[in-house]
Amino acid sequence: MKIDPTKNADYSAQIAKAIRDAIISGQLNVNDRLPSEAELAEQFEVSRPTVREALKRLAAQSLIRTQRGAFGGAFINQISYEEAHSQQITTSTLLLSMNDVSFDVACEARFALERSCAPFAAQRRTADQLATMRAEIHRQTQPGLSDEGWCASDVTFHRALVESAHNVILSYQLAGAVEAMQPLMNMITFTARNREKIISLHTDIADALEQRNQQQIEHALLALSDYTKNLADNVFAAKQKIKTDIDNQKAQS
Amino acid sequence: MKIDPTKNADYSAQIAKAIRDAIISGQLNVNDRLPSEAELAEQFEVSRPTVREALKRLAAQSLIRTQRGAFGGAFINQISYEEAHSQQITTSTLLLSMNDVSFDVACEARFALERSCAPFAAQRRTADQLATMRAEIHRQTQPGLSDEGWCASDVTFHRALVESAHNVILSYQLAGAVEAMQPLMNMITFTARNREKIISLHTDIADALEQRNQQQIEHALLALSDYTKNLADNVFAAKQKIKTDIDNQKAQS
DNA sequence: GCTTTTCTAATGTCAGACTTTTAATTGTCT
DNA sequence: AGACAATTAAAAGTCTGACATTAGAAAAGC
Repeated sequence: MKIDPTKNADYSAQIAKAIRDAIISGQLNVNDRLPSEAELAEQFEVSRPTVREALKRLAAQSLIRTQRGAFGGAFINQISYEEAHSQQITTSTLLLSMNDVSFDVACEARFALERSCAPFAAQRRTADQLATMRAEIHRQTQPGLSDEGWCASDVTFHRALVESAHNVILSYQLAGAVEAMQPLMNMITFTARNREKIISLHTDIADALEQRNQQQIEHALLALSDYTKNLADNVFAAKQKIKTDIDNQKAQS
Repeated sequence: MKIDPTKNADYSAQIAKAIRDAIISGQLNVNDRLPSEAELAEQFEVSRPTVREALKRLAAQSLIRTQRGAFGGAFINQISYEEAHSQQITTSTLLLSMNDVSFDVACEARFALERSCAPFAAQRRTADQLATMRAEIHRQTQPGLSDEGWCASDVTFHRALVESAHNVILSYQLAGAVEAMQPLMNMITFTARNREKIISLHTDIADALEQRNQQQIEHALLALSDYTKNLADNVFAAKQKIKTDIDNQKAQS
C-alpha cells in the first residue's frame, strides 16, 4: 500500500482505492486505526487536503469512521447490516429512477426474489412473525387508512414474511429489493376495490405460511405479482389516455 | 437545498446529504450541471475545500462525475447497471467478510436467490445462453484447469443461467449476490472428486434448462446448494481438526 | 482515591495561491 | 469561405499554512 504513479486519475481517487483494497484484502482489520492525515499525506507524498478527500470518499461508503480529538483518527468501520442495507437501497432506487425500468420487469423481479424465501419461511416461521402479518392485514382493512399508511403497512407485511425465513443474508438482499421498488409502487394509487383484492391475497399468503405450505406461499405471491402488474398496466393506460385526450384537444383548438 | 444550521455533523456531510436528497427527489436531473465549487462554497457559506469534500463523497457513490476545464464542473451521473452492480458487490463483500456470516447461511441465500430466476429462465432461455453453459461445463471437465480457472468458469456458468431469465433487475440483484459470495467460495478447494460431482449437477441444470423444465432447474439448484454446504462443512471440520491437533501438540511439549 | 484542570494530538475548517485541463473564441493562412 | 493554429478563460485539482474544535490522557488539587 504505497505508490501513486503519474496515472490519469486524481490522487485522492488513487489513495482511496489503495486504502479500500487494503481493507478488502484484509491487510487492515476492523477497528484498526489508519495513520493520521498528516502521516498519510507524508506517506503518499501529497498534501493533507488531498488525503482528506480520499478519506471522505471512504467515509461515504461507510468503510471508515472518523473521530476527532487526541487519539482520534480514521478507523476501519465494521459495516453493519443496516448501513449496508441503506446503501443498497440508495443505489437501487437511483438505478431504477434513472434508467426508466418498466414496471413489469421490476415487479416481476421483486416478487420472484421474495418467492425465494418461501421454502425457509414455511419451515421456520414463528408465531410472532405470523402475528405481525395478521396485524398488518387487519390494519389494511381499516377504511380510513391513508395511502401512505397503506404502503407502510404493505412494507411491514412483506418484511415480516422475509424475516420469517430466518436468514440474515436473504433478509438483507430482499429488503433492499423490496424497498427500492417502493417509489415505483407509490405511483399506483390503490382504490378501495384494489385494496380488497390485495388484502385477500395477503390473507392467502398468511394462511399458507400458517400451514407451512411452501407451494401455496409461492402460488399466492405469484398471484399478487400478476395482480399488481395488471393494476399497473391499467393505471398507466389511463394516464396515457388522459395525455392523448389533452393532445387531441390541443390539436383541435 | 440551502442551509446548514449548527448541527452536530460535518458541513461536508450535510452538504453532500443536501445535494444527494435533491438528486433523489428529482430536483436535479441526469446530466444537469451543479454550480461550480466556488459558487457552491458561496451558496452554502463554507470554503471551497469543504465543498470539495462533499463532492468527493457523492463521487464515491457515483452520484456525480466531474470534468475539468472550461465548461466543466460536476454533473449528475446517470448510474449504470455496471456501476450499481460493482457498488453492490463491494458492500456485500465487506458485509460478509466483516460479520463472520456462517457459510451455510450465505450459501443457502445464494442458491435461494438464484432459484428465483428458474421460472423465467425456463420460459425465456435462448440457445445462446445454453451454449455458454455447455461450453463452461466442458471447460470444467478439463483436467488441467486451475482453481482460479474453475471459479471463473463457475461464475460464468451461473451468470449465464441468471441472464437467461431476461430480467435486468433480477440479473443485477443476483449477480451481486453471486459475486459477493465468491470470496467465501474460494476458501473451499475443490478436489477432483468434488469437481466431478459439481459438473454432474451443472449438467443437470443445463439439461433442465434445455427442456424448459422449471421444477427440475430448481431441484438441481437445491441439490447443488446442499452439496456445496456439505462440502464446506467437511472442509471446515478438517481445518478445525488440524488446529486442535496443533494445540494438543503444543500442550504436550 | 476521586474530581477537576490542563495538555495535546488529532480532525474540521478556512483563505489564498498556483497548476493543469479543456473547450470556446479569436486569428491567420490557404 | 473554410480549415487549422494560437489565445483565452473557466473550472477542477493541488498545495501551503494557519486557526478552531474536540476529546482522550496526564497532571494537579482536594
